[in-house]
Amino acid sequence: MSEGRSPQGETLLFLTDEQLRQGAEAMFFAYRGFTADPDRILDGLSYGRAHHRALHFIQTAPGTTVNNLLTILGVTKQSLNRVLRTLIEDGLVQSQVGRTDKRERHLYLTEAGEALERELSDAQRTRMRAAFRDAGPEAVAGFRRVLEAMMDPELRRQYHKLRGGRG
Amino acid sequence: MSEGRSPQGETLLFLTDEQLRQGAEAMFFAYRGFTADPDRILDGLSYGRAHHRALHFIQTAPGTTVNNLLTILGVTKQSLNRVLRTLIEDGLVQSQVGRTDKRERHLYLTEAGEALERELSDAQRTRMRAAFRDAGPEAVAGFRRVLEAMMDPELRRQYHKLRGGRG
DNA sequence: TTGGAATGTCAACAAGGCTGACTTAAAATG
DNA sequence: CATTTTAAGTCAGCCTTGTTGACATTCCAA
Repeated sequence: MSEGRSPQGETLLFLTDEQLRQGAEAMFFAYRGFTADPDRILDGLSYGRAHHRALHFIQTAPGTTVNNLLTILGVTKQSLNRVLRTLIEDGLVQSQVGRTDKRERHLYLTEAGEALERELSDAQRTRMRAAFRDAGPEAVAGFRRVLEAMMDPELRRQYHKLRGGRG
Repeated sequence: MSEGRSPQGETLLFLTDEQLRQGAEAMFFAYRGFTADPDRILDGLSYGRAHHRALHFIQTAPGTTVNNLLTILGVTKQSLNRVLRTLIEDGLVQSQVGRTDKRERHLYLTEAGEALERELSDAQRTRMRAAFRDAGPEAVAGFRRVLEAMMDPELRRQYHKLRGGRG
């Protein structure tokens, strides 16, 4: 992993401050790459990264309520509402009053919404697919293990909930 | 990796759209965790994440020029200048005219700057250390391999340049 | 029937990106 | 030496996306 040698030997080498600093920088640079492709598409439209996130999670969990989405995205309802309003106005998202609880709004993508979400996700996935292929299956497993361990417990719960039954 | 089975078998399973979507969500949630702890500290002060990034990379590459830092951070000089000005005014960063090229300004952390940088980095590293320990050395290696593959080539170059000679 | 939850909306504000225009100083180049 | 280019800084204005606070509406549930 490195030519350096800690007193504890190989086992703990990856926990030195320098290694952790390197990990932090890798996160920073990789996240830039992670968002670069969809951002480029959104630049042309009148949307931003916040719109992408909303579309993504509505696609992942169709019928989710506004409150649910707030928790997942970690923003205030005012922030989300601004984004959601334009998406609904533009016919990309459909808001449906709940049958059992009429206070709730269930969110769905329209066909146009699905089309844009697919375009954005495809751009993002193309890069991830290449990265996963380059790194190999075992690296990908490690990648996910570390990312999961880095999440806040509450967010980790959300993450697993999203993937329930599918992952 | 999953109970699902693709026609190609185990080898390509991690490249299905669903797996890639899961990877994207892991990135999103993990990045939230990654920034949460320093953000909490910065909330109290009159600084933001942009200040943290500047402090971090000046600490990583002391004496770096403004232009260098611009490239690494990927922002405009106007954006960076706003952040840098307050850090210099507050005595956290020192700007030194270059000896060979007097147009350049070389940036260094003062003692106070190093102290704040350490506080922020420590908070961030605590979480990463725990995550790395939980996931294990092989997972960490995979984590880094995938992140690196996800970077833009230009940023990957920057990333390696930062780590040059230090592992 | 009343309290509280879910949603939506208005207004104001801040951080941190951006562009464009311009200055200064110094280096590089013809 | 004159000119052009480069590095840095600054001013003004704009956008996105986050924040609070206040308030209205609707409706479930005790």
